Amino acid sequence: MRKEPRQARSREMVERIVAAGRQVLVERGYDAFSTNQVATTAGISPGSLYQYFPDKASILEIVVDRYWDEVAESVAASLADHLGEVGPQMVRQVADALISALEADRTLLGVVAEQLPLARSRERRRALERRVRELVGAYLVVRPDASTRPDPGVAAWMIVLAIENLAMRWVLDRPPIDRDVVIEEMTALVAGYLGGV
Amino acid sequence: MRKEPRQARSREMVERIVAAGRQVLVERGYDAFSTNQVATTAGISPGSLYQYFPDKASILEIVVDRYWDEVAESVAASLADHLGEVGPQMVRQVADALISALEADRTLLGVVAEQLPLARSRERRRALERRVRELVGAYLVVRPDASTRPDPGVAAWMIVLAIENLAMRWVLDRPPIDRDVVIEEMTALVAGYLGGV
DNA sequence: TCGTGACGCGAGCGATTACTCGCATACAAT
DNA sequence: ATTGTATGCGAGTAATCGCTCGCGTCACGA
Repeated sequence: MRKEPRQARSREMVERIVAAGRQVLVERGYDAFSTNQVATTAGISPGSLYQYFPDKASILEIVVDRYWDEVAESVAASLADHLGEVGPQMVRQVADALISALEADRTLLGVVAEQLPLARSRERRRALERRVRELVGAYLVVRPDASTRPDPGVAAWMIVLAIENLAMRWVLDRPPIDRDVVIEEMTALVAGYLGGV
Repeated sequence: MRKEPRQARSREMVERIVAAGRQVLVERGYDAFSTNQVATTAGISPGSLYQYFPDKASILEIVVDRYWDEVAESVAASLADHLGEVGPQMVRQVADALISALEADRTLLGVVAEQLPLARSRERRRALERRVRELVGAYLVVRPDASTRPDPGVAAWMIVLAIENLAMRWVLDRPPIDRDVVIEEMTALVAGYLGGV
């Protein structure tokens, strides 16, 4: 941030810019994400962008951060809500919540996951992964009977990265697999892994 | 390809260009992947690039295609080599091969996986995924006793995408997990999933 | 040996684009 | 009302970069 918006209209403009940034990404992709395009979409002048944002990347960053935060919040909430339930049922609920969160703005997910060249986006995504991983790890530590795996931290790492990719790819690629089926398979994957054979 | 190189020196130049492209990606990242930089690195003139390549993207494409082909070839070979072995042992071998293939040029993997904005790269990666997925799916069809999952195609999709992400992230992020351990956990993940509980 | 086309060069063109700057306007405090 | 400041404008700048084009050089076939 270059300057703090003091008056109401300027605070509103900052919001308009972020909303326009998101809109450009969704409707025209990252290639069209130029400062002039964002400004035009926001209905303001290019120069005005730089009143409150130091550069183009910082606008993008806010859009991406907010998006991943939405997803992380949704998953963390679902995890917290179903901590009491027995293993498989909990996995089902959380997987469902993750897929729903990713489906909420599938186009933006595609752009964020496949078009952005920024390392910044990866950083934020890893932050959310770490957050979820720690929740899962803590759960496994508290309930050792839920897992036969030797290291809870490793188990959490495995589960989170496996499920994350499966959910993202199912939402993005739309393979011919029913939503219920993929959730059931994810549940079986985690249950089988933790339960051993 | 714009023109077919006929003389020996021109065929050599094409190779020099591709090698330089790869080198630039590895040593300076995608941001530095400009036509002039590639030409300079290859020790040739910018204009000469366009004798045989229609545009910058086509150079990048060849570098990326070759890289993924190396990885796919390695995994497919390992799969073929260990088709006879019993479940867990086969998973171990293939996971090891995949990780080795990704470790072979970790820097390039990072650039290809995290910096390239081109959809083309994703296409190629999906082609390799499909190839491996079909091999796994065929194996599961031939040996129904190896799996308790209802749909072999779905099971193959799950396994390939889960393992792929775990291997890539382990190589790229270098989490504090031993190589042997992560392979063992991958084996347990697949075995548990296919074996049911 | 000679002629012809393949080859290679590199300055520079054209287009894009992130970002600036001087000025006009709206607002708030006194 | 007046003044100082925050806000907003948009034409313009500077730099980058993909790509071209005209020209010189080299290799090969006859």
